[in-house]
Amino acid sequence: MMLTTLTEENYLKAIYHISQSTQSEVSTNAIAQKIDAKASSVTDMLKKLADKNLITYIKYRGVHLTEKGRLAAVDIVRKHRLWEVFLVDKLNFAWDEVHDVAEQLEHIKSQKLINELDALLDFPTHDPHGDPIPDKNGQIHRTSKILLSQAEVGKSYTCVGVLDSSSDFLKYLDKHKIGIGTALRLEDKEDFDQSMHIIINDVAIIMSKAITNNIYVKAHNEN
Amino acid sequence: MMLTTLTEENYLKAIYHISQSTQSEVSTNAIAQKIDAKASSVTDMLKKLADKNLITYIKYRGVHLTEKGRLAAVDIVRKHRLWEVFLVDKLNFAWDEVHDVAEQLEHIKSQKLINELDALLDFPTHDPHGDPIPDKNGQIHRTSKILLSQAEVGKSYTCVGVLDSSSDFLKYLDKHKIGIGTALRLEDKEDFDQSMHIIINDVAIIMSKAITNNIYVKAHNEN
DNA sequence: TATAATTTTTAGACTAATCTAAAAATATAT
DNA sequence: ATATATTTTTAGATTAGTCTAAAAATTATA
Repeated sequence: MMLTTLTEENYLKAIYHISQSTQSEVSTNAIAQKIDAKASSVTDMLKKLADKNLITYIKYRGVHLTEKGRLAAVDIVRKHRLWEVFLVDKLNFAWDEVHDVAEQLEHIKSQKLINELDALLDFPTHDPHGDPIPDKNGQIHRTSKILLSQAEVGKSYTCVGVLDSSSDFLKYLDKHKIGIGTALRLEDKEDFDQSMHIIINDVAIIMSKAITNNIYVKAHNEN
Repeated sequence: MMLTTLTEENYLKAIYHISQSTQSEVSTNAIAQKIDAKASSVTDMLKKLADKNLITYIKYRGVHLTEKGRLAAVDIVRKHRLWEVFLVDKLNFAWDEVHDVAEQLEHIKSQKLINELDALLDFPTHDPHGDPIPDKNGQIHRTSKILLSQAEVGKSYTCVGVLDSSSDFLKYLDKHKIGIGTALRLEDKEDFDQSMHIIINDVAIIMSKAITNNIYVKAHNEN
């Protein structure tokens, strides 16, 4: 059992998140951008993580997480998302306020703390933005979801997550009373700019492509 | 507004706790012992804290907290004790398990987090060991309490706190079903070794001076 | 495929926090 | 009051994490 520093944990998490979107090897520059550090600092840290067998690293070729590294990263993600649920459900935080605090809380080291928190929150499966919470074994239960921009006219959907979780975007959603679990129906779509006519809570609104590209939905079962 | 590092916060807290028991100036060695560091490291940090106007420091003469430093220290204590209440009340921690985790949680920076936590816990005034929780303004409401060893034969008391909060001692108390709020009556005291005959929940037990010196009690009102 | 542009790594330096060993100041004891 | 013991500070070194500037490797371009 080798303990990781707070900084190492942040690098692992960054590598994990980048590898989720890119599939292939993670580049030094991509990490530098995510961590907000210089590429040279990243190189130094990559050597350290490789020494600890948390990543495989070949010079100039990028890195990827080992199973050990993946488990460590997913554990941080699990803690981050559980704390986000706690902040929203128990401490009245809005979903655009939770990130920075969860970023601190995710590094608290106590297995009992996380187990008990999980129970207090009634074993949530998703965080306030709809992202799945990894289980104790690092398994992630992914639900089939599509971007609203890919939805079909005439069908009904439920909002299950957001792609962009910037404060501005979340405030837009709040303003229009859209949240995780909100039901909606796609009435029409403009060919010209792909804006969508959508019914939410019996109210019709028009969403630009910029919006629909950032909302994940799940189709209602046909029957 | 100048932000303090985690290490600086730990020094401030140590100085605060030591000054609580000694009244006078706090020595370099006393801090070194509390922090578990060498005296030379402490000297370095004292200069830094003095530069930030958190302590007054005269070479070879020890230090004491400025008002600014005291407020910073008390704020950490407040957070530590609120988190302890959270762990015991909401996450089923035993009172001898909370210290290390609270030691980590006390450094989380978010005013809203602490305000909301305070509310979630219903504005507690004391932590699980009976120590008072400073209020938002750094005020501490101290209750009049004495050590059980100083109690008078024939009188009744309520347990309001512990001096030693080591795991071994807290486990002793748990075993004998003694906690904050437990009522007891001092039946007799041996002159030879100052051991006490005490009635707790209608059960008679004998406590050595080593025990009674570590339990704080409050006398029941005479009437 | 040779050259240019970009990415990545190395080399050397900085800061925060720590240490050891030695020097200086203070406190204690004869 | 002087010598001894203790405490505290200084000086210099170490580690983790970061930086800038320069060198090396890779990728893109003509």
